Amino acid sequence: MARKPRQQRAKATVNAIIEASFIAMAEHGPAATTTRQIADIAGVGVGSLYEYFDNKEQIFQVMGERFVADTIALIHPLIPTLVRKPMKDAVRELLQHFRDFLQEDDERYLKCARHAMTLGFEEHMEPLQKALSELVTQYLMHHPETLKIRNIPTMSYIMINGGIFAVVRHLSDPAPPISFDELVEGLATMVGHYTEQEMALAEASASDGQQGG
Amino acid sequence: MARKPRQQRAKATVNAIIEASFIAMAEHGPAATTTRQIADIAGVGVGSLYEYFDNKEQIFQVMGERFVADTIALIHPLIPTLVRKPMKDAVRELLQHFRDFLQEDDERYLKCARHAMTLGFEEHMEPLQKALSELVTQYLMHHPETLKIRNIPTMSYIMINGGIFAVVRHLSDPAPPISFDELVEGLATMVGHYTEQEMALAEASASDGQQGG
DNA sequence: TGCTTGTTCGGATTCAATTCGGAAAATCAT
DNA sequence: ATGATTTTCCGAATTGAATCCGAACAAGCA
Repeated sequence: MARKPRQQRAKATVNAIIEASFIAMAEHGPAATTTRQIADIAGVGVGSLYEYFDNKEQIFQVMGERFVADTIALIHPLIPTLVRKPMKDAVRELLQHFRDFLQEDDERYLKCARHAMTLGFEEHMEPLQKALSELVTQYLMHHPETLKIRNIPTMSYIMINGGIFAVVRHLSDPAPPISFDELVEGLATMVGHYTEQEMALAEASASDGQQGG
Repeated sequence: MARKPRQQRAKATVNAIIEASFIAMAEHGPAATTTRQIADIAGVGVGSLYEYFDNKEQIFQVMGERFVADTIALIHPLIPTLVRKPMKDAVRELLQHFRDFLQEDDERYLKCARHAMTLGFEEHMEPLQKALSELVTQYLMHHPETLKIRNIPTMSYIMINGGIFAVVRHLSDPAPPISFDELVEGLATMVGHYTEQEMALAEASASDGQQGG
């Protein structure tokens, strides 16, 4: 940001600009959104945009950051509940909360997420990834038996990234070949099967180890 | 395209423009790539760009199409070999070919893929998805026992999308928490475990069915 | 109230995308 | 080969969006 808003009035302006950007983005898409449009919707002069943002790009950046921050704010309070549930249920519940979240405020975030990739959303994803990693860590701690699973970092990486993108891609797809519920169920099953299989293998190799050693 | 190139000379121009676009893109990124740069690198006048492309956006589109087409050209001939291998080996081999492909031509496509999302490449992904679906279908036909797996469409969707994005994201990540080989191994294990678990369940429910019916 | 600092604004400026009309090259018809 | 015709190429001119800037307006404060 070029300058920090000191007065209340200025903070309201900044907020109006971001809100307006979400609206313009949802309506016209990222390429066709102009500074004029944003200023008009926000009810401010074009010049005001540049008081608090270096350029249009940065407005999009801040939108992305806000989206990720709100997503994290959604996930964080769910952690204590989720870690006590069976894994499949936890995955299901997390994703259903996420969908509800996207549909708040007249689907504001859903429309945003449709363009997320064009906006360079991935660049802000690190904090989200961290939040989900924490969820995984805490989950594992509450289910000591799952600690036998091998390659936990790799699998977290795949599930988190693969999961996020499968969901975002599905949301972006105007004619998805499967329903959202099927996707959720599929992801839950996938995670579930993986862990079960790993536990079974751990079991087997444990008894191998006893016999062999 | 605004006009079709008839003469050989014109085809060379179109090609030079696309090549130049890849180079400029790799160097400056999508936002900072200008028509002037592309024209200069291609060794043509700016006006020439608009003889064969409606606008800059369309140049990027064609780049995306070419990238996807080349990826499919990579995959297609591998299918007959892959379908005869164990699933884990097939996944591993496919991904390793893909990495090699990205690193051809001075990592031209790798640099391109880094910006793939910003460029809106997902919009061209349907043919790639189709090619991978075909690979899955053929694989299943060569391994009749795998047909017992439930929700094949859903699982294909998740694995294809999740897999592609996990790989592209990993390649885009300047400091990935896991190595590419670990990622490949993880994806292969994931697919392997899922199928094994499903086969085991199919087995179990088959004997249930015999006992129960 | 008068002074200082923060805020808003929209016309002026800058810069990249796109257009256009004519020149050069290739192709064709005779 | 020569001139007509089509295709290709170009870069100065145009257009329009992004950005800058300095004057006008509001808030905070003594």
